[in-house]
Amino acid sequence: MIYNRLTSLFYESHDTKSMAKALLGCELVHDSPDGLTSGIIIETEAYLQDDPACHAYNRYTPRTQPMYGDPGTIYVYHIYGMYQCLNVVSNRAGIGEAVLIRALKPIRGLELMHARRERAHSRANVSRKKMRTEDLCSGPGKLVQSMGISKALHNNGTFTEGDLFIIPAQISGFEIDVTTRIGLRVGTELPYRYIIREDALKM
DNA sequence: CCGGTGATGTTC
DNA sequence: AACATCACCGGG
Repeated sequence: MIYNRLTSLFYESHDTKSMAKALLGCELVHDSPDGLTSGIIIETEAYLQDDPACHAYNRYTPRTQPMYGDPGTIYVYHIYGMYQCLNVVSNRAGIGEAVLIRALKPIRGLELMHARRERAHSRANVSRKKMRTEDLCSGPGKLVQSMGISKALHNNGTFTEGDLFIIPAQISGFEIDVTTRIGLRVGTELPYRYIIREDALKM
């Protein structure tokens, strides 16, 4: 299998909002020692330097440092004690902006995704329930678990090299819904959330 | 709806 | 050395 991963040209040639849109339909791939998993990116959010909801808003700290790196840098952060979220760093080095990957349509390695999610559940002492394939990556914390992504492994790495990368759009011709972002207390009025309209996914 | 959970940043 | 704050998830 040959992968034509997106190169630094892609990450350099979009501003943050256009990158959030351009990533829709692309396929996120993790070629891990346990096996390969992938999914089509169906929901993203943009976080800009002048945006109060952005981790890098008026801050340059150890956590946010990767956001100031080159476009295509991987930013993974811890949230709510038990989850992690995956971001694609955007804009040029020195500007702290990124795109949050919020949901995928699972494509490859479905069994491995199920296994990883079950392992996460038993660790969290959550009762075993039948897990539907379409729910494996239906949130930013869940997709990180299913894909085997972690802060320890990936934070401050890059999508342009290594085992975690993105390949160009696998679907096209879809409509994009734009809404305000989810789960925020500030910046709630900004229309920086992008979702592939659902009918495009029934293939 | 609502609580678990712990890293991170901010303030003292 | 506290304290407050979360770009979430699952159960009810």
